Formats: sequence, structure tokens, C-alpha cells
Amino acid sequence: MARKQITGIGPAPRTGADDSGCSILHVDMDAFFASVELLDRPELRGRPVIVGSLAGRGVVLSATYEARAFGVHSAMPMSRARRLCPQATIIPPSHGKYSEVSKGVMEIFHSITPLVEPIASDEAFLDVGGARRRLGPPAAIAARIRAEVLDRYGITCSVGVAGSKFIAKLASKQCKPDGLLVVPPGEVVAFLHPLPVSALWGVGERTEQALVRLGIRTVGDLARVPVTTLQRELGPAAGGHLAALAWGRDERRVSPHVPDKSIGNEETFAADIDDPEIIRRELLRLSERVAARMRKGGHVGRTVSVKLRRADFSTISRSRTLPEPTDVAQEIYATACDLYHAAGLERVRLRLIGVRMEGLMPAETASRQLTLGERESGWREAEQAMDQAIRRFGPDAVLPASLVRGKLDEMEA
DNA sequence: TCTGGGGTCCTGCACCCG
DNA sequence: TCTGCGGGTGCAGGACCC
Repeated sequence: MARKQITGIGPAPRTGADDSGCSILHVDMDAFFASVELLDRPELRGRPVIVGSLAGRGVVLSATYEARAFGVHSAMPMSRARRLCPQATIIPPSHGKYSEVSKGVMEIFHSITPLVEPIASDEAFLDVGGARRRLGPPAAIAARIRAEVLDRYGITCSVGVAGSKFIAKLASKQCKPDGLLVVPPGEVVAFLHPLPVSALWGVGERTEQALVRLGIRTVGDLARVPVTTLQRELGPAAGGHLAALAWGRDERRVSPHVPDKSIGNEETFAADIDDPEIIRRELLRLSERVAARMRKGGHVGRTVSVKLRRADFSTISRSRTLPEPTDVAQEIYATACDLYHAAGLERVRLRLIGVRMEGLMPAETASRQLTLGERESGWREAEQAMDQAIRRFGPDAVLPASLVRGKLDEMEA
């Protein structure tokens, strides 16, 4: 999903360019969540529609191009979006529906090539180098994908075709919505240099400000700055990275299987909370969710990380590495509680808490000390039994006692 | 204006160890 | 024995992405 707002005008989209040397496609669904919602609400076509939560603190998840014309964009606070476009129809998100369509779209990609790297539910990179003989040149394959997605799901997508992932991604962004743009290797610099620096992957608000202070506004400006200057200003990694991107150099391959590095869940409260009992109950709920996801994915992890966001939006994180990797919620929860206590925020109003497991590895390769394994086996077996019950009877089938107490409190209130 | 939730990656610092 | 140094690791925070 295109979230970054790029201002500035690039070259006009081209579809008939020479696509030899361009085997990377970036496919990006147009206003994906909103487009899926319009399938069920065709009467809203051509009107401003925003997908986002109606209640509490929320941001815009997706907006039709009619809503974007009023300045609404993804990640904008809903309160602001409503002010900018009061006539918009607001639809609460239905993630299950988007996953279904996403799965189908990914299947279309896989029918073209096994080299598909999903980046999000609505976009992916494809390496179609091996599909040329069967399906024709990359631009023709891109056109075929666009037609098939429209035919099967009634929604449009934009496709960038280039010799690298980075340029393909920029190309799809430039031709949105419902477009196709080929950037041949010989035209990369001419395509790239007029763009604003914010178009580059890795340049967010802060980095853009830093670059503007140096008088760098376009990618062309950036390309003319010595790499040592960029590294001094932005750090060795970011400086080197941007210097390469400014000349279109991007060697990354399309990788179909990128292993997970961490799994976490976080929650923003409807109102700020300073009651340690409630916070601990939420830590348990989040630990349960994280552990269940880890077991489902066959992961164990070594580092427990807790995120605490105060009412003023300042955020701290605390982490601890365990002697042995785990996927047991009770262990994650106990560590999370320790970290929360040690942070000294037990009487501080919090708006968000999160629990994350890092240092993931496949459960079957994780060696476990016998004594620890014996101590935990009761919990692991209990939690695996919970997993089974939940799969059979639904998410509320089994809950830890303290979460049941919490639910009863809510019902009584 | 008031900021979700899922992530990755980088940097700087502290500490340990050889 | 003490000190300096460099590498590895853990931790905290921040920027960035979708």
C-alpha cells in the first residue's frame, strides 16, 4: 500500500518503452482496502470513501482517490480526515475480507512466476525473467496481471517494470492509479533525478529535513553530493545506501522466502490507563497472542521486548534476553511484567503497550536445556491444548483466569 | 492535528572477554 | 599485574516502511 506521500512531478508514464533488461515487476493495488469495500458497496463508486475506525483513536487505513483529492491520506488521524472531508463515507475495516482478496491476487502472481516477494497484503515484487519465453516480454506480463486482477476481482492495480526492485517500486508509484510504467536501464537516471529526495526508500520526514538543510531537494541534487558527506550527515549505512539509490544502484534480488525476525502485538487503549493491574492483564493478553502466533508459525524466540507509550506519546522500550528460547506465553508474560515493573512506569498514564519476541528461530532447531524443558513442559502442553480448543471453538473458548476476571469486570461495568 | 499496528534496520552505548 | 584495544553481544531508542 502506498503510504509515503511524494510531492513533485516525475516524467509522464510510459508503457511502450523498451523493456529488455527489465525483469522486475512491482505490483501495487490501488487504494486496496477502499477498493475491496466498494465491491460490496458499488453505489459509493466515484465518491469519497475512507476506511478507518469510527470510534476511539484511529488513523486512515485507506481512502479512495476522490477522498485523497481533499487531502486525505493513509496514516492520517481519522479526526483530521473527517474535518478535511466531512462528506466522506467512513467504513470500518474488515481485515478478513482484504486477506481473502490478497490471497487470490497473490495466487495470480504465483501463476506467472514462483519468484514472488510479498511486501504487504496489497503489493509484491515479481521476477519474471524466467517467464519471458512462456508469456512474452515483461511489459506484456504486467499488462496481463493487471487485466487478470481486474477481471477476477474488479479492482485495479499499478505495475512498475524495471531492472531493479527500487526503480520498479518508484515506477508503480509514479503511474498510480491504474497505470503501467516501464523504466528501461538506460533511462533510469533521467527518470530518477527530477524526483524529490523523499521518493527514495529510506528517506522519511527526518531524513528529508536533514537533506533540505544541506540544500538537497531532488534525487539529482543528492547524486551530486560526495558519499562521504552523506555518510557524515546521515551515518555510514544510510549515507552509502542513499548514494547508491540516487544513481539507481540496487542489487537486491526478489526473495520469495524472507524469514520472520520478530513477532509482536501492541494495543492502544481507548483512554489512557495508569492502573498496574489492568496493564498487567493487558500484558498477559498480548503475551498469549504473541505466543500463539509463534507456535502457529513454528517459532521460538529469545528476547522479550516491551513497549510502553506514555500519554504524551513519548515511548520507551525495555528488553531482556532469556537463557533459552521460548514460545510459552507464561514465560513471556512473566518477563514482560518484570520489564514493566523495572521501567518504573507503574503509576504513569499509558496510551499503548506492546509485547514483542525477537531473535526468532525454528522451534525444531532450538536446543533446550533438559531441566528448563521439564519445568516448562506443563505450560507448553497446556498452551498447545488451548491452541487446539481455540481452533475448534473460537478465540474465547479458553482464557487464563485473570483474563476471564477482566471480562467479567467489563460485563459488570 | 494528534498521531494504529505490524514490522525491519541502524546507531550508540555499556559491558565482557581475550 | 595493569592497561589499552578490538570484537561480540545486549540493550535502548529512533527512523522508516506498509
